[in-house]
Amino acid sequence: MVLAMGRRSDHTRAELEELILSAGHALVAEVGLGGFSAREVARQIGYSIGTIHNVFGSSDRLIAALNTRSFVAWAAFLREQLEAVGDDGDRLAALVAGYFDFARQHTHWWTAIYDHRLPADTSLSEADEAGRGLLTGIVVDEVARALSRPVDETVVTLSRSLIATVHGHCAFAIGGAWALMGGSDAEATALARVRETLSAVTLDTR
Amino acid sequence: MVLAMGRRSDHTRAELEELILSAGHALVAEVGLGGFSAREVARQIGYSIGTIHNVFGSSDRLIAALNTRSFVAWAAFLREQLEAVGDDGDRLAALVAGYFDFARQHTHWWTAIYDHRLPADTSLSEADEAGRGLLTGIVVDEVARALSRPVDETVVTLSRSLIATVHGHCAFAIGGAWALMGGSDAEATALARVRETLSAVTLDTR
DNA sequence: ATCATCAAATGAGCACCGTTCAATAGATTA
DNA sequence: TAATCTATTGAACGGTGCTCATTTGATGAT
Repeated sequence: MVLAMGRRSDHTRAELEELILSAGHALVAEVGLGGFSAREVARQIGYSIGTIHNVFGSSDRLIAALNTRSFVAWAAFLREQLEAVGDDGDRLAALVAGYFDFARQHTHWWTAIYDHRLPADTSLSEADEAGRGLLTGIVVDEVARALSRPVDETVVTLSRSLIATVHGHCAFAIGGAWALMGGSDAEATALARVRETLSAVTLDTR
Repeated sequence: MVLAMGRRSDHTRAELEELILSAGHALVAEVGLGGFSAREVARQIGYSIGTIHNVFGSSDRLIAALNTRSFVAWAAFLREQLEAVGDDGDRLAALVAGYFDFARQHTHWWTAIYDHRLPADTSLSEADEAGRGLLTGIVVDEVARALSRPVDETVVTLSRSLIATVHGHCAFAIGGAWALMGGSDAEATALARVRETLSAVTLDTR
């Protein structure tokens, strides 16, 4: 039997990782997490299933890496939106719009992030954690700016909660629960909640 | 070949449905949506795979029915919590605690609700929609009560947003994102947001 | 230049999954 | 009792993720 091919070195390890991530990210965008298959990724890049496992360890870890890639793209998208409105624009509205727009434009990427659960015995790699922190950082900076305050514990605590609030509205909007409950504009409602909270804090600490 | 057994009528159709739902719900509780298998449900109730498909049409529709069952249990749980605090207790706190407690005590049921996506060509049955509406109804009533107002469009709109807010905080808490961002008590934060919003509305319409 | 060593890549094999559908046998009706 | 009906079956099919003995290209030593 002539079965194994041994090391080919068509690509370096780093190139191979990028190849897999790139093809995998495109596949998630196309078919969503439900239709995702590590085998299909292997097929598309012309490597075998075994190679995917060699490089990423498991399908779950590959998906985690793909979701981190989505987070990074999302953070970049938010930065662009903020850049576009400029220093005097409505930066909070841009931030909320950026959250929703990313979810609407890249629904499969977005739902994959929140639908995927790592097995209990697995945890995020440091690279994954770092990538996912970018988004939080952007929001923290904007909240500090909106409150004319330095980035302190209060601002971080508040940002966390505001992200959760916007996320809840966005998750319901994308998942259909918002419409099921008879709602129309989830984004506007989310923005109203954000303004409300920030103005409550402003009153509080004045 | 001696293969098929034909109709046995050990159970009526309704009994069979209940048998499948009951075993399926227990299986989801045990292994989560990721480990769920319609074949395993069939095995546990002593019927064949084919029967599950005869009764529910597809694995996705079975899961939708199981999630509806979770919603109904959740609504009952909330009612108990409200009953327990009584008319003069902190009913809003009970509601938020009930939301979080259900998710914490029945994590697999809770995550299954939000992780599952019906295929694009399938939609919820009317029974499913009704079951899921129970929870909204409970919150609407409590919000009206908190504001000393009748149940009108304003109250419904507000309730929708408050559910989304609490959901966002709970989703992050259960999913680990809250801790990843350095947060500690998501429930307390969610309750603070709810109080804030309700007091803003009270000021507004006075 | 040759050889031994090493590790990257393979893919058949395994145990599972959901879905389909012809065959069957128990219940019902004639 | 016989004919009909239909609930139930489970093999078959095409997929999945994961494992690991095997192979072979590249590397380092002689």
